[in-house]
Amino acid sequence: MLKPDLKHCPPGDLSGLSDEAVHDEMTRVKLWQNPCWFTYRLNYLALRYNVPLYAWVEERYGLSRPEFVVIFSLGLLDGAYARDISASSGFPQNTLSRAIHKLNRLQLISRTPDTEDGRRFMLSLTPEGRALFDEALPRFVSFEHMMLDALDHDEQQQLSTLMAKMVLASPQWPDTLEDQETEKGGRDDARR
Amino acid sequence: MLKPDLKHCPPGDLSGLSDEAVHDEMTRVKLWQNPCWFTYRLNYLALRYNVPLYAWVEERYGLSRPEFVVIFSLGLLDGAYARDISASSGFPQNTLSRAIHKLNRLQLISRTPDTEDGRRFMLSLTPEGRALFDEALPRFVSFEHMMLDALDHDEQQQLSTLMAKMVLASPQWPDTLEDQETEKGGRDDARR
DNA sequence: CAGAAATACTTCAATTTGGAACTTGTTTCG
DNA sequence: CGAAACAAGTTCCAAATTGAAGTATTTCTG
Repeated sequence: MLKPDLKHCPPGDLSGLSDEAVHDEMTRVKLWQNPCWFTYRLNYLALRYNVPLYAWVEERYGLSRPEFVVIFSLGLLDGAYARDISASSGFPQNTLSRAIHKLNRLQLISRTPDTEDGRRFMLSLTPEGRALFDEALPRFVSFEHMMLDALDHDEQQQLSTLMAKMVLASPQWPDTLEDQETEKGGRDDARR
Repeated sequence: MLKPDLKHCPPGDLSGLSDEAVHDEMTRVKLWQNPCWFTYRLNYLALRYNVPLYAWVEERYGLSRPEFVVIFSLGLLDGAYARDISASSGFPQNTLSRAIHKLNRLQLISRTPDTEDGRRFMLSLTPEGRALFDEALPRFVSFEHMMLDALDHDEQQQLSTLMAKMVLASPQWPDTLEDQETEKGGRDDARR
């Protein structure tokens, strides 16, 4: 009763691996006999990644997840605003506000009033912040690579493409469910 | 500078869609120029799903996410224990403990001492809880289908297979990073 | 079979979180 | 141009969250 469900998990491709020894029964049901197979696996894999890495960040640097998200965001695109980090990460602005002030106090980022728009503050990594990012990034990358090692090169490429397609379709998806029936193809801005 | 990065997002498959009007620059960088492309897209898609659905649950039923997770878990596998829900969802047991007591008070679940093991309580949906699950489930399923509509049938099948492969490999992944270098292929139990 | 270790769950307490309201600055538009 | 709408960011506070310690029960082990 616990072999992967044919409907959601084509048996030919799974080389007969059985899951029994490994996951408890409820996890197996959620993975293999769940009408929401996709989003459960999505959340499962995300958790499997986030938990160990952010636990490590916390213990290594004493930074919370939103704090590290600020570092990570500026590491990828320096000179951005709190707003951008909020929109791209899903954390609310007040949570990030606190994080930003702490990082500023710790001299990991700088925060200078924007000349164009007096409401905004431009955020940048300091050399110390950059060093932290440079040290942490390889951990994130290598954990992800370890996860992707379950797939061969072509499969990784396929996965990238499939996920990219979904992301590119995502602006079509509604941000709330209230109007899921009434509105169709709601085109709009800020997520969350 | 903002076309999907060739390395992570094979251009041939994206039918020339440009992202410019849709996502802000930081989101685009995180999606298309991120060495952690996989896990960012993972978290992005998970958020895109979780936020609207759990907001709807909250507003429709007045239930928090952990509370609804209990309902959902028992809907898929009735007669389980708090422990199982914790392990399969990633929520800590004390958070679920509170959720369970509230649902019990609301008569959405029953909670009876287990005859086999005096420490455990067997949890079941009441008819009211089952009705709630039956009403909510289609929303979750149809939102997921809407997301998957970005892919044709074969692609959905591929995606399912690829994610299943990763999930089946996941027991090999460490639960913490401390020992990532020292320990190799750590075989162990409870995640988180 | 008794003491030690482990497990299921709960309670407590301290921190974190995020909605709502507020401040300050910018844009829109009559 | 001036008032209203909007946007960035912050502060406040009630509520949620979770680590840690506590209780009761079961399993392991010598």
